[in-house]
Amino acid sequence: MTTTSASQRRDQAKQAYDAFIAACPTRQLMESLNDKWVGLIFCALGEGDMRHSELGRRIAGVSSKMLTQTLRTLERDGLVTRTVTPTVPVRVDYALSPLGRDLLPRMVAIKDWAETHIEQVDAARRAYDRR
Amino acid sequence: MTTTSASQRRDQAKQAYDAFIAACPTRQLMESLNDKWVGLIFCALGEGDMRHSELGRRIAGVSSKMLTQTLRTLERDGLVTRTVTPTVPVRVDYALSPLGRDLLPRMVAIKDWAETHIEQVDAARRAYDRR
DNA sequence: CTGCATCCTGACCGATACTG
DNA sequence: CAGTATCGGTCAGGATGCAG
Repeated sequence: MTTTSASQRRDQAKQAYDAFIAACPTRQLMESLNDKWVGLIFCALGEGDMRHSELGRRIAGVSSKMLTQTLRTLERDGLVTRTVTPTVPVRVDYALSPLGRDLLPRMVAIKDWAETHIEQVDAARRAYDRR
Repeated sequence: MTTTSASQRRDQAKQAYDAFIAACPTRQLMESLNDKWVGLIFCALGEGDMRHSELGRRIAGVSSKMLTQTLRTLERDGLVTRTVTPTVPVRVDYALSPLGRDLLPRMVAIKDWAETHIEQVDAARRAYDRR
């Protein structure tokens, strides 16, 4: 693998990547699901429907922008429903769709695992850093 | 909320975030687990131990750099083991640790869900875009 | 209250080259 | 083959202001 193969390898990788995508469209969806805020939003909405501002307070650290952006994506993917109540100050409620509720336990499983094993991971990190 | 509150709000958010972290150290770990390549690496290693280059070929699209970087993090977190065999061309094998194997099924659950429901999600996306 | 548009910084990540 | 270091472009995402 010398200099010339640089572009070649890129092309190959690109083709392979595309082919992989074609055979396994999961990739794109997995990346969506792995988004920075998706897990947290799922966990929050799993506890019950919430308004935009409630989610913002619940998650603490997310900007309004990212909240809206992420919720939009989830809505587009059919995982979250968005209900607008045209009162005086507009009220917007978010909830998990049936599809989202189907996925929820698997997201929670990750979160639960993290909560259960954080200490082991921390210990491993300390051991690693100590070397 | 004028100019001064800008930094104030940032500090508040930071404190709130840290407080949240303190009460729930899960956040940091969840973000690690949600990393772009972690899911794919887990799925790959779930099929068996692999060398650096094998992983690179298997995942197709990941750069050598990101592979190393992500594997380092996983090793530090105690989820992956790294075995070096000092032969002439050095041989390095990666494998899931017991901790990693414990987590594996939950990662696979996400992947499986994605594979199973990609069509519904695609349908939802088309419906959304058509509006 | 909710959401959109804009600006801007910093982190991520790919490409490249070099060590062992 | 495996890994590190560096440079540079891209883009996520925070801050701010405004609209409905």
